[in-house]
Amino acid sequence: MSEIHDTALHKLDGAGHRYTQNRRAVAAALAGSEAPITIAELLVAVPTLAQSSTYRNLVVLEEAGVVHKIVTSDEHSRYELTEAVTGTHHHHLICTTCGVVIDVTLPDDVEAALHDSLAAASYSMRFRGAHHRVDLLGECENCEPAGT
Amino acid sequence: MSEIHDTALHKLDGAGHRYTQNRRAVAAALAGSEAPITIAELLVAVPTLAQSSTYRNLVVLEEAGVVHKIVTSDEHSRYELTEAVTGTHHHHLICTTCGVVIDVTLPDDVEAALHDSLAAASYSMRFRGAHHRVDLLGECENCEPAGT
DNA sequence: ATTCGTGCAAATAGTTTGCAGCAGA
DNA sequence: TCTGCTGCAAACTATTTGCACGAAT
Repeated sequence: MSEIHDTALHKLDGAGHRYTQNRRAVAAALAGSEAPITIAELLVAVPTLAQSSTYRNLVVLEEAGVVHKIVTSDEHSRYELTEAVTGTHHHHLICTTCGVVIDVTLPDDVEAALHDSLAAASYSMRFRGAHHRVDLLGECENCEPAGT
Repeated sequence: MSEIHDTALHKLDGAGHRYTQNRRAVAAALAGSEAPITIAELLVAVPTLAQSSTYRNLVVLEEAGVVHKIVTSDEHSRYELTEAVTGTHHHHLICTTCGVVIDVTLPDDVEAALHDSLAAASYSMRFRGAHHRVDLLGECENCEPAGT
């Protein structure tokens, strides 16, 4: 956990920003959640946060590479710590009914094949700095009818 | 093109909706665009469309499985015809700067490996009816500095 | 001390909705 | 003809912003 704060501090500092109490609280809340959460959830989890400051801080944290914004279908955006901060690479299962997001990890060989193919595709389209995003969309356990 | 209208009509009819002039115009505009477009672009492409009706029609068309809504980062959502209508399977290159979306196709073996792995992952997480979404995020040709 | 961050409240922007009239099967 | 679709304008809601105060270095 302290590693997370160290990394966050370093990244924010490099971007010319301060690592304030609010920003620490946001990072801690994201680290403590096993899935990406919405701003509304964040405000509930850390009631001392002001809404506007949280929006602003998430922008700063995202630009500094500390948090990652996930836009699923509509509703609210969700946030999680970046891979650079957590040291993990994963993808998401997204429930198309309730919007919940669950982290998943793919086998290494699939990741590798995917990475290579996407790199080739992005190169041919002259995209630069491309990274991939893989999501699974479906209906989660809680949203499907009980008797099914 | 008439196949698209036939399929759309069939799907809408099956969902208990009419295939009106406006809905035809939307489908035609999406079919005529080589990349997913925003509602704002759609309204420019078909100036006779009213904004509110277009929003409503896109909801109907999406529920009927005719169009697919793409939520990229923030800004506007984008729309395209579904694979069931166009008969193609593809993914997207998304420019993180200007938001433009470009269609890409992956090699069959990569698709297959990806599909299998994601199916296994979704099964283990008790997700149902899951399908995958693979995006490449980067900066497109037009957005990168000219001299680079 | 000085600059950046904070919080309140007001503003903005994309999307949704109520309602009366028109079009489609 | 009868129900669903349309378009206008008003309503909503997530997010952004102005400004004066408080906190961090």
